[in-house]
Amino acid sequence: MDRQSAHEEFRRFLKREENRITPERFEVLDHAIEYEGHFGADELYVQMKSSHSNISRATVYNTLELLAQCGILSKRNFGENKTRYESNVGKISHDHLICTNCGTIKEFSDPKIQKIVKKISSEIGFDPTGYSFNIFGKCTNSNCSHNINGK
Amino acid sequence: MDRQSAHEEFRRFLKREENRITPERFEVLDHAIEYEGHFGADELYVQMKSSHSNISRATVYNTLELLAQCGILSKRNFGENKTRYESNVGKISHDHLICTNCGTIKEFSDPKIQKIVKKISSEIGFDPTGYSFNIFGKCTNSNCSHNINGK
DNA sequence: ATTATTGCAAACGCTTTGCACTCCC
DNA sequence: GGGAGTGCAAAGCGTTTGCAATAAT
Repeated sequence: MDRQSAHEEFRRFLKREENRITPERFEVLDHAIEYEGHFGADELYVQMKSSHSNISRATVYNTLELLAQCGILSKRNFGENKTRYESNVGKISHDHLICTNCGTIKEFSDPKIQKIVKKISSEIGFDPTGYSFNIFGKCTNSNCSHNINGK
Repeated sequence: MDRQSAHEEFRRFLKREENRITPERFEVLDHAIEYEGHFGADELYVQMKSSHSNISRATVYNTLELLAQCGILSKRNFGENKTRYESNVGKISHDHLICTNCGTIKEFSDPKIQKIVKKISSEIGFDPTGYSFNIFGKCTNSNCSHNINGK
């Protein structure tokens, strides 16, 4: 999926959910899918501001939520009490390993996880819309020697 | 594991890590393992204050962190940008299903998850210290009709 | 005695809210 | 034209921090 089809998909989503089609929303979409790696809402806001956008915080926060509902972004939480987003455009679904020493985040995917989600949900009587799976630990490579905060 | 052995374990942990043994820390431990279900640090602080404790916020936050490191509590995050804790005393390890409609949290466990954690970690070169696995969705029972916020 | 730990209050970072203005439908 | 969406600033909430006082080692 490229930028073009992401626009089309978002437009369809907005129509279907009876949200209005505004230029600001597509501006956020463009910056979000161009962002390398994971980002927080405020980071994206600051980045957009620094590239001379007139966007407001409220609009960025609101639109990222819509983009996650629409499936164009994934909403993540790596245990830092802040929401992170990640573009799904051109990527396969995956989960994360987080190094609690140096903050490095690595991706992995395992088809068994989806199977577990389905099996458990049907056993319990639950209609799953998503899941999050993070592994925390320390990376064993030699570059990882210091704490996230440099302490 | 009961209250008694939790105390002993925490004491050993504090000694080993060269932290001091203080009455405040055991006061937090007692309230934490008596709490039914998941709780936020501030909730526990308020509850302790209302039962006439002299504890401070800083001590509660600090001690919960130690208890989680020690393994007596689990640290959770259900995507609300706040840390939740849960006592492990007398419980087996488990993960959670979260209903995004009514906020109900259900527990499950599946031994395959631990296997995946180990397999992926060794493949990538990572020493895992923990993981989090949450499934989000809607519960299909009839009691679940309203949004978390009552909207 | 030394120094980690405590209680307090204020600051912090991310997110949400209230408001008047705007512009999509 | 009506009302959802916007920009702005301020408030909200959970959490962390700085500091002087206290108490564990």
